[in-house]
Amino acid sequence: MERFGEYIRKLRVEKGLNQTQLAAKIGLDSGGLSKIETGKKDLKEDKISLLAEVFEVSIEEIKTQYFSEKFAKDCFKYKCPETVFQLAEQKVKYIKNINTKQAQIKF
Amino acid sequence: MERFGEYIRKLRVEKGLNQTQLAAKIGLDSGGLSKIETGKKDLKEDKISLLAEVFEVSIEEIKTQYFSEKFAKDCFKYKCPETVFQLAEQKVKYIKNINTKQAQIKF
DNA sequence: ATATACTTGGTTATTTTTGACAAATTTAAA
DNA sequence: TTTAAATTTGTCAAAAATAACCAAGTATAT
Repeated sequence: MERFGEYIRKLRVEKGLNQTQLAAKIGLDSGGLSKIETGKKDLKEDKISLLAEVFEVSIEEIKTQYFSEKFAKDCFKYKCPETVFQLAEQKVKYIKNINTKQAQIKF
Repeated sequence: MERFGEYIRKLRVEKGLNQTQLAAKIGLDSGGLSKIETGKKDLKEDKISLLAEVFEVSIEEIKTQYFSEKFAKDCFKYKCPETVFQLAEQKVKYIKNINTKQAQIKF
């Protein structure tokens, strides 16, 4: 199992970049990137697409890593039952469903 | 499938409270509670235990409803793959595991 | 019509995140 | 070791996101 920061660091090193170089590409300084790689700070969502470009991986892949980390941290922090993820998945389906129906009604 | 706001409203009505009454018990005004019930605003985490008391349900139950809603909303909003929840669940286990090991080392 | 409950919008306050900078630490090389 | 490069860490101000507050609006029921 790999944390988000480790994942980013792995890709960065694979690309032969140091923190200062990658940081510049995504609008951060090296200190900020360091904190992200070591899990001391969270990346802002709007950096996700930049990372996908730089690393040449899909946005979906980055999002999966990014949000799974976010959800897991919250779940751990607030000691919430792990069954929460089952329900969350159902809810997303429900929301999407509702949403497409409403979109249809508009015409 | 039930959204968090609907869940709260259902419990509130079951207890025979109006919004003003429940809002007072958890440190909100009626407008704020209305927004929560209709999904226009999110409840702050620190209200969870108060709700559990008032409604006489377990904190785990409320947390499950609360965080599944939160995660699902984020997932929908950012269009992230639903597989994110699988990974999130694994990560929580991993984090917990790491954490207990580190706790042990301290002595 | 009046009263009660609920919704909504706008404004301010508060809290949380973020980004920038600088100092300190680590790592590697000469 | 000394030097240089890379990374980590702490602090602080700016920015963004949240929440509280209040008033006006709508709906519902008596």
